[in-house]
Amino acid sequence: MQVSEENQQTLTQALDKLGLRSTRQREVVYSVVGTAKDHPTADEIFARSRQQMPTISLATVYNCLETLLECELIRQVNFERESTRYEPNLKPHAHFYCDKSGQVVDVHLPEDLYSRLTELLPASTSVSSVELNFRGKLPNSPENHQN
Amino acid sequence: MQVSEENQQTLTQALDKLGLRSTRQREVVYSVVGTAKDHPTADEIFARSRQQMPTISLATVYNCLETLLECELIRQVNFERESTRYEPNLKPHAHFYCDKSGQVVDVHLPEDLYSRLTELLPASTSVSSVELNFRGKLPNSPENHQN
DNA sequence: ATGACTGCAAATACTTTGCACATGT
DNA sequence: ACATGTGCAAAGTATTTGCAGTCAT
Repeated sequence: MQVSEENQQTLTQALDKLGLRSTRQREVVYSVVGTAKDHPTADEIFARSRQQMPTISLATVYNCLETLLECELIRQVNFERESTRYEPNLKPHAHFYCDKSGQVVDVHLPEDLYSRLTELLPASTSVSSVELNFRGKLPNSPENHQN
Repeated sequence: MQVSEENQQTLTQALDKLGLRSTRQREVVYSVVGTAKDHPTADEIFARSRQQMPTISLATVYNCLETLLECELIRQVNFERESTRYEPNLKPHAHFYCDKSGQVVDVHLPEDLYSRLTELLPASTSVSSVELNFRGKLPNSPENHQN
């Protein structure tokens, strides 16, 4: 996997905005998370990053993920106390965790439903994030599928 | 705080169903969580339990909480990677975490909205849990209020 | 007596941090 | 040269576990 010209630029611009440098490590981590559709954990991102850069360390992966979060290029997803997962999809949406296969999938959340959710709170409440997570079993999901 | 006659019986019955014993420790932990309205963490439950039973250990509190979860007398609430919180409210509802005061409050979730949420998933999906968490600032919330 | 429960201390899992070295401008 | 970033190893936090001793029936 290689960083596309386009993503490369997105990264550089976002880092620039915060006065941060584009480094090879950040490029690698961003290329991994930016193209991942399976909500990988830090460990999984570490493993995939090492394929592109065998010398990268787990601590650096965590550092880079932190930086990418600050740049708002990626997001975290948490399911109970399991390892934090990372994804490039920034639009408000829900998640489904399949107990059978262990996979996490995005669930589309229509805008009107999203706003109905925030209306559950007193009007004067400022909401900074909404997290909607489902858990259960997907039909026909393989046992322990990996993307 | 003392275990009410009524809750005592609820506990004994629920434990009985799983062939488990009612112990003083379980009674204490259940009396703490069962009457708490502030979604305490294991540490907070430990502190409150020690007021009734100074010799109780944190490990036992965790053991008891695990048992109470199995009996379906209490539930867990997780906010990102923060300490797990426990609550006696078993009805489907949402949670709001106030960044200013640190308090967690229940948010009523109307039944029709709850079912609209589960309809986001393919009909054949079996859903075992729905978690809806808000984060933000409550109006007029004190700094670091404790219930 | 037997099986279940407690509570200590150690282990675990995930994540963060301090710091010496490396790197880019 | 200077500020920033990397990566190792160590620390930290929340939770779980092994096990010897204790308790209830």
